[in-house]
Amino acid sequence: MNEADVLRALAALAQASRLQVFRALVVAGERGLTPGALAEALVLPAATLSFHLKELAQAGLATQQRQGRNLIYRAAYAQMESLLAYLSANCCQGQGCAVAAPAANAVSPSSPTCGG
Amino acid sequence: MNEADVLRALAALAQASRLQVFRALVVAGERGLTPGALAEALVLPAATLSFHLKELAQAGLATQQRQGRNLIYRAAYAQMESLLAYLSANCCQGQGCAVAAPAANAVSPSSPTCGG
DNA sequence: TAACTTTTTCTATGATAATGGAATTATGGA
DNA sequence: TCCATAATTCCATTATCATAGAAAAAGTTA
Repeated sequence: MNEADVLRALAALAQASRLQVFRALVVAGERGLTPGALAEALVLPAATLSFHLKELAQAGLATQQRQGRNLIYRAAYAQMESLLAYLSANCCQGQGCAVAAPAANAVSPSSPTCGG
Repeated sequence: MNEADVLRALAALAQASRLQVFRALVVAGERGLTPGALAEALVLPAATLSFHLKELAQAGLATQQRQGRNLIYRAAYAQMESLLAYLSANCCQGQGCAVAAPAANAVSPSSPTCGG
């Protein structure tokens, strides 16, 4: 995960409705949720919700799968984990960060891992 | 850290210049950096940098301290750790998240910690 | 007080994001 | 094919954010 991906993911989560949508998807887990269910649960107009789901999907934080007439959206846990790994490795050094950086595999070579 | 705080912090980091500024502050560690040093390092006009530093400070991710003619900005590690803890606890459940949630102390009672 | 440095605030301008009604696309069933 | 359902895309509108020059504020030194 490079810096551009990180920015996209952060921007996707930095919006009230989208953070709620993402959390709902996380809670739903494997089975996922349809836009209809999300719209009802979060009381959002279909067009607005669709806009936010697209943002999450483009940021790699949600996946889409058609199932008959419905679409199933699911949280992309791997992407979220990558985001947390990046932030832990690059934005939480110098002081002992409570959240361990798990083998910063996707970190660019020039990234400032610690330095303090 | 409540949801509003999380949104503020995410929004603060979801911008290229600000993420760079924050990372530079993390690297600088305890000694911190002056706006002048940051402006030179990141090649940003003073007014633009000042705007971004204010955003970071308002999000609780940076602190400001005057030292004579200069201001010293430092990364607020605790706030960053809180953010990571919140995201780990609330947005990474269901699947075993690689980044452990360290005793979700600041998580609201109604938050959907897992749910599967 | 005056000159100088550092940084912020003011302000205007342009750019990007969010909202939601209406139209459109995709699917399933009669 | 025709109708109903599910969801997206289109589009206009509004709101928020980013940029950076110029002016102001805060501090130092003489």
